[in-house]
Amino acid sequence: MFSIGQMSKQTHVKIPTIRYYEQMGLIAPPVRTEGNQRRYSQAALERLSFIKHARDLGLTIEAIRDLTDLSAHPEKPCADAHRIAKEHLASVRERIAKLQRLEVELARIEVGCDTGQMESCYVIQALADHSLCVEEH
Amino acid sequence: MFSIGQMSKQTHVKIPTIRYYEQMGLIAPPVRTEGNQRRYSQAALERLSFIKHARDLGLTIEAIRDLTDLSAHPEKPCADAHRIAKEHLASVRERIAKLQRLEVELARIEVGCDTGQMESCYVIQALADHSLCVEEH
DNA sequence: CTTGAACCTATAGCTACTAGAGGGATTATA
DNA sequence: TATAATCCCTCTAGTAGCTATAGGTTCAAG
Repeated sequence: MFSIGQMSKQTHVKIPTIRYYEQMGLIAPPVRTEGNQRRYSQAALERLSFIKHARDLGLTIEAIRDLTDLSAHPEKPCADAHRIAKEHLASVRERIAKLQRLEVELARIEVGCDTGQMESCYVIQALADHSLCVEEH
Repeated sequence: MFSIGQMSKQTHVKIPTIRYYEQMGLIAPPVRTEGNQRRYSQAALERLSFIKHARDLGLTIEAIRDLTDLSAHPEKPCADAHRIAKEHLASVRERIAKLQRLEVELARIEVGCDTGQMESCYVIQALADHSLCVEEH
């Protein structure tokens, strides 16, 4: 059995975050000692690792809940898990594309200014005037 | 003079958001009609456009506050504005790099699964087992 | 003058945590 | 066995940047 601190060290999930996940129903309430402290099983540790990993990959709590619900039914087809991963991949790609457009814009703004006075600063002008933008955002 | 609704339409900033910006001290409290409704000047409209544009580019409220404070002093050198833009560009590039690492991982996970049963679903396995990852995240 | 759209304030909710207060439990050492 | 150090408990509130709702007031067109 692991204390919450041991769980935290092994998974790199902070203690208040573990309690938060319990509150959110992502992990089951563990057994308690006589003194009311949480004690976790190996299975709980693995589940928390799963959650940590999925969060690192940017999945929402909601998506993770769906995935863990799915994995509780090994006999079901995994099309849903497939779909969740696919949707997430699409959203990641969208974010990348959006950020890359911003990068172009910011690089242009930043380079355009050669450290004169505020009065003529291109950074300020470019931010004030959307029409100076090369692309839409 | 513009009503808050007209401001909203022209800048595509939602009405509650405009009020929120006022609360946060990003825009000055405008004059009011006898009936207590907000009336904005042309200058206020331009300032809101600036804010909208900067937000679209992903700058934080804090950074925008810094920039607008700077632009209120046209005689100062614009090095600070330059620095804010530069820092933001660096953080955008970092986010892009991070998302691209995730993209690789997710694409691999998603392709690895060919819609069998949950029991052997690679999506679930990959999320459960960090050691299956190609790179760190 | 009436009516309907637009406006007002205040409060609560969203995501995914994080921090702090004030106190109790566990464990290692003397 | 006593004590100190560390760990853990609950509860509340705060973070960013809004968005939504409720319940009421004002404005502008016809």
